[in-house]
Amino acid sequence: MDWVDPAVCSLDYRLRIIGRLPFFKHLSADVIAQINDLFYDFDAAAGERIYFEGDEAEYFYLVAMGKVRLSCEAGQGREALLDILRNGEYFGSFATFGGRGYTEDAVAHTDCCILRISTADFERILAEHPDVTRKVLDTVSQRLAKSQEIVVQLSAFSVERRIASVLLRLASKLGEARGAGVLIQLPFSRQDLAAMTGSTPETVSRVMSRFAEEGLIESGRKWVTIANPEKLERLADQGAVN
Amino acid sequence: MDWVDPAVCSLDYRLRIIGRLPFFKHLSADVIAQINDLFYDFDAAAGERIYFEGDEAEYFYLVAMGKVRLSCEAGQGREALLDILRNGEYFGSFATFGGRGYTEDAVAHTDCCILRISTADFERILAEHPDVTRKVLDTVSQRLAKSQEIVVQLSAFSVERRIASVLLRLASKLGEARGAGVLIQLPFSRQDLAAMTGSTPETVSRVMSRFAEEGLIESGRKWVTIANPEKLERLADQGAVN
DNA sequence: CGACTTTTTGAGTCTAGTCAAAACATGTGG
DNA sequence: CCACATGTTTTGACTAGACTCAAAAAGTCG
Repeated sequence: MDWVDPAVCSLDYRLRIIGRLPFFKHLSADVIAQINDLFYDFDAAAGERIYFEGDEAEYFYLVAMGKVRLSCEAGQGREALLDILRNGEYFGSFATFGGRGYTEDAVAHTDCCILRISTADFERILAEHPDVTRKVLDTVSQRLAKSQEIVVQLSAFSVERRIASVLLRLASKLGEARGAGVLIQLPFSRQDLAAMTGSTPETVSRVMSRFAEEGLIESGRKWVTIANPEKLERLADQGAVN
Repeated sequence: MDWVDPAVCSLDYRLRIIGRLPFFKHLSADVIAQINDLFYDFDAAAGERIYFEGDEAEYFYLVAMGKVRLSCEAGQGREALLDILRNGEYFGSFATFGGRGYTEDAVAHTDCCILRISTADFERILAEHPDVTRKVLDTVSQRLAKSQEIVVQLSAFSVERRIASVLLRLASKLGEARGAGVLIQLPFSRQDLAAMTGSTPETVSRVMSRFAEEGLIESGRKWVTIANPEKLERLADQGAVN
């Protein structure tokens, strides 16, 4: 595949990506190099499936380049979009650790370059480096905390508040400062935002138009800028701009 | 406090509860005994607060006797009920591992006897026993998987399906076989069920009356029997009994 | 410039929430 | 043991927020 710059998955780049993982970054360069040897890289075109929910969890993955969607089929044509991972983030089911198959679908959201390590090799690393296990535990715990936060929002917030929260979450994760505001520039359709908030594209569009009228955001086809983060934050936290 | 049978937190009972934890049960009796020395027990009357969301996470807890509610304040008088733990279950923030404070409120749901270990001591155990760390990772991963499942349900299921799912979840966790069905016998108000499903007591009542009419369940003040688990399961999975 | 996709807008409907009252339990003290 | 006070559950009527379906508008790309 020639759409990925070959430099992207160069040894150097791989070492950098792997060495920056929160649970590896304390390791020495040569240990990182050993670990690197256990990773294989492959490309995935936008829309390509990496694995399905329920498949036996054979690999642990690492996004080297591009964006990966984690989602769940929810029946009746509905999909819940759990997260969109970028560059340097990892996936492939920590659920492995719980013993069962993958707990979500993973799909390349853009053209991607992905690193992968077998569950067995990863287990071996954990067994040899207790400190790594300890740090993996931290990151999984953090994900659990985030997931619970989303549970709370979905069970008690209005669509408006949920959309405000998602925009803020995306901004803090993927945003670039732009004057007073924050720009989120990504292939995010209204459809995607709907699947992240448990809503519909039409409702997302309406709510975002309202936000735009109130000067909270500006938005276009595949981008959003949060013009007034403070106000939006108040809306997300209290359900009113007051 | 005299409402708890003193035998309950006897040394013997403590050792049994601690020794049955998924991440300790492989340890030898004398290691368990050492660990036991690090736990302190205390009683909590129904309704008593164990900790608040955001408090600095100083302890890891273990339910010896009784039931503990984990919930989050969601603003505007709403509460999200994350889980009700029983006998042998643990809480007190794995979020510790992520570094921050408790991520939810913990309240005694019935009169309880609770064991507690300081975060520092628990960390010491993890440092000394890598195999324990590994197993804790498993259990946290499993919780993450469950939490994600709930996210999916909240974002894409109707109230009816959510209530069906919660009843089944409670049944598999707390139910006792009763003829063809399963009896859930607990101080669960409609209010609680509403807080677990992101709904309201009135709606829960209406939906459950409908379930009862259709012969799926029978229910009374503080109990529910699932008369027809298969049908209820179909409803939860596909959104229709058909 | 067209063909296509995504977004917006509009109208109508329905699910689930709100508010209020009645029915039902449960526990207490006379 | 009954009457009453309290709390929970059910029912009813009404409302509103969000969904559905449909069409128009606005970008995007070859």
